[in-house]
Amino acid sequence: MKIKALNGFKDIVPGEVELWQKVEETARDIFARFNFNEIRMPILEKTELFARSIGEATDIVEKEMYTFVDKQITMRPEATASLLRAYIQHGLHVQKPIQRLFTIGPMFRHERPQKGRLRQFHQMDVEVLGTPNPRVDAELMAMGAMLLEELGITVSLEMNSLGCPVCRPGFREALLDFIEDRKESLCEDCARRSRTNPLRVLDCKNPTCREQVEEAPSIQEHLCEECGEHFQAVQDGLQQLNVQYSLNKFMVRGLDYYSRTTFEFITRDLGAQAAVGAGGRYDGLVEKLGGPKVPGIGFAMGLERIVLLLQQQEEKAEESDRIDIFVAGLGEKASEFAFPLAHTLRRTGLLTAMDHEGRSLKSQMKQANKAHARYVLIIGENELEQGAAVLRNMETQEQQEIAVSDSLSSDLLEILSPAQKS
RNA sequence: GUGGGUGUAGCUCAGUUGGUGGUAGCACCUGGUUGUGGCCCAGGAGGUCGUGGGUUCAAGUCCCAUCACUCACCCCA
Repeated sequence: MKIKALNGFKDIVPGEVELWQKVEETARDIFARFNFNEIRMPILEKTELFARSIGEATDIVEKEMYTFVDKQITMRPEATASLLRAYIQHGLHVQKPIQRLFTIGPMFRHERPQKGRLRQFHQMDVEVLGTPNPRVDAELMAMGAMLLEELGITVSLEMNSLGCPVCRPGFREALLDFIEDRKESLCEDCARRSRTNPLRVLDCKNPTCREQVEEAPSIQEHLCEECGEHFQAVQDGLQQLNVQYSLNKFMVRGLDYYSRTTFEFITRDLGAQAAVGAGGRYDGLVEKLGGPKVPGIGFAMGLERIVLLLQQQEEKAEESDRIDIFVAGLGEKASEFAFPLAHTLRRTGLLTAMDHEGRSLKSQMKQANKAHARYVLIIGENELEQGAAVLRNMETQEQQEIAVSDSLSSDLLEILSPAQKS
């Protein structure tokens, strides 16, 4: 019986992994430009960490987590909680009043897989801890937009404010009143949501619900003075940075910890999975997890979704399997000589390949061609006797005799020096 | 957790009213060139037809079950 990967788990094989590398490299570059530092956390955490941060009543915690029940340990379903745990544990707030951190890695949620949604998926996650400054909100969104733009992905940025513990209860009341009035015309899901998480009614996809909800009270009009000013300042910042965005009063988030600014980078090209990236502010969360009273904001982007978009755009990453030299030994004696020679070449930093199967020269040339080798070093019995080998430039088809002995000739190294790579 | 679609070679797929699994494409190997790549030509290898049952003289094909994949709902990155 064949063993296959688990449902919702995927291998990233050669040919596909290049695109991932490109995305990760671009992300690291952008994050560095914005003065972010990398942090890496373990994948397993105490279950309690996620229950307390994401929220006991959320779908993620209620039914989507991979948990070792007997040990009360869970594979992280998102990065923010782990990152904050590490931040608190290591007293990073003492080392620097404002921390700008990012991490890239796998997350786990036991959902039914579909397009753009897997059980093990990968996120890049960015967090700024220690400042409530609305400029940082704008800066983060600008960074996300810059990253996607640099990758050649077109998205729209939508944002909203969810208010704070001062003003949200008032809005909640107003919304519940509104829902109560239209109870009859809302869908079953919304009836349930109105009890568990009324804000979610706002982003129901059911067309009739949408119509009804058009007239719902807007959180943006229920913000307290401070939240209102903050919201305005974020928008001013976005305009200063020339970031295109639109306000979406219906956008709410599925995690409990968000406050004030929330935003999503949205695409129309991934079917049901519209969000390529999303995040927001969580000013009370660090304290809730037992840390200092510091505000924070962050966002996560889904690597799978970005890669899917790039694949759809056929923006294939450049072939990165070009090698410097293929060492072709003809016959057992020559191969025996070539074996350590290839090793020496690798020591000097050259991308070197050779065949161990004793195949014909023709076959080895084919292999070299497929590997996009710049040069082939042909070592036959004849050459061996004279301490020489033939070096063929695969592009120009020029060949020259080159002296090889136990130590490599300087000629060879000069020709092959990595600096010469075009 | 709920619905729909699809399962044939490593990949993309043909397969007629049930009658021996495909000169199919890509990829792979060998040869055409006794020691020289790409193009071309010839040959080769590669399959429990997702799995288990049933109908039948005979099942890739019809029936039932099951599993997997996939899309959508829910939810989310």
